[in-house]
Amino acid sequence: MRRRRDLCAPWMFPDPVPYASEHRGGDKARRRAAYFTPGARVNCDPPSAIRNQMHDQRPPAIFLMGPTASGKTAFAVELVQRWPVEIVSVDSALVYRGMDIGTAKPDAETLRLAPHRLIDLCAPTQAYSAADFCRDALRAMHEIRAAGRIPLLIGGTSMYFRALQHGLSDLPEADPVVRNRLEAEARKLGWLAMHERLQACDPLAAARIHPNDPQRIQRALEVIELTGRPLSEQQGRRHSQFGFRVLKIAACPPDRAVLHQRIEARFALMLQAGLCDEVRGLMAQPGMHAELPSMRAVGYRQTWQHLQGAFDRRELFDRGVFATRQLAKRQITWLRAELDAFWRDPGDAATRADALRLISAFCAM
RNA sequence: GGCCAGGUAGCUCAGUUGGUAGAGCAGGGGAUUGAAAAUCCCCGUGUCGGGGGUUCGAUUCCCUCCCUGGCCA
Repeated sequence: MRRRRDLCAPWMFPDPVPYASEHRGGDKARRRAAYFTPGARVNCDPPSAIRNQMHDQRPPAIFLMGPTASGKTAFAVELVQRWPVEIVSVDSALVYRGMDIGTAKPDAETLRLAPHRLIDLCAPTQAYSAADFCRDALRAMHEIRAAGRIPLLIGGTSMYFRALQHGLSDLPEADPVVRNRLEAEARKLGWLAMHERLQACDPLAAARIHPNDPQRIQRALEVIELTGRPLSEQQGRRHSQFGFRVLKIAACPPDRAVLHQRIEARFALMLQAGLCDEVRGLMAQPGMHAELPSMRAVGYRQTWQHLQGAFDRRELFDRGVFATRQLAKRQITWLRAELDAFWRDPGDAATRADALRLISAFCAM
């Protein structure tokens, strides 16, 4: 099949990152090799991927997905100023009040220019979940839609994006009583024994969950206990109420070293801006402890350990940077699985401009 | 200048009673269904500081040179 790239010159630009749609159908290794390969052939004009949605009657929504420090926020501010879009944060750490410096939460001025929904939702002593997010995000999206605007979902928590778009299975929510009991049992018997127990009542789940993965073993046993049925049997069907057509932009610099550099510079700034003071303040709040989901967040966990004397400030810097890099790597792994995403680098003028063209074509339909 | 201790993976170090070496961290890849910034899985060839000697064979023993740290002058 002959490309139509000649017919759509405005869409052509020297992009080292191929469009996601063109490595559809290829084997995974080839697809992977295609990413970030300078000079990779572009065999598909990007707007066709958008034009294919022509008959999709659902209202539009934009996903701006990307690893930490990829330049999403600055880009989003630009988008808000150009189009009738409204931002919904997709970030499991920004939901916590009082966690500002270490989460790189947009500052007051940025929020004034570009208000974000779904930040500062709960106290750091509370837990927030993917299911909570789905509920809140869907409501926010419909409100935005009702106001005649287009929801712009921006963040790095890919599980939230996926849960939102594809839904979650109908499973019970976390039960602290059951979890505490399983935790206590595991302390006595060891997680290996817990995995064996799972093997006995749900072999399929046990096969998928590694014996060293306490979090998932615990969840599986919890669900089985709460429902009386195997987890594997209930996980098959996801139900989604997501009624939007989506443009996915994967915001990421093509060169990992660039991201690493930004991560390092930004963590240094966080320390300078008083990350330690922020964490000290959080530690002093009633009900806070190191095992809370909020305090396991990148940067906070390490700072907590540092403040307890586990290591000096120099090592805090190293560990913080390492943890952030590792987070970015995992975020990129999620992103690569989004085969219908358009990879663009907000830090690069040409690809940024092209992302704007994609969005404008998508919104115009 | 003399004495001592070191120089082994990007970093910190282990080790080989002589048969060319392995941990942690870092890094890379992957998984991911109510904790997800979480929780896991997989991936380790490097002139064993340079040169020479002994030896069938040296990263290991010997000599020498270079470098680093400490002590003495």
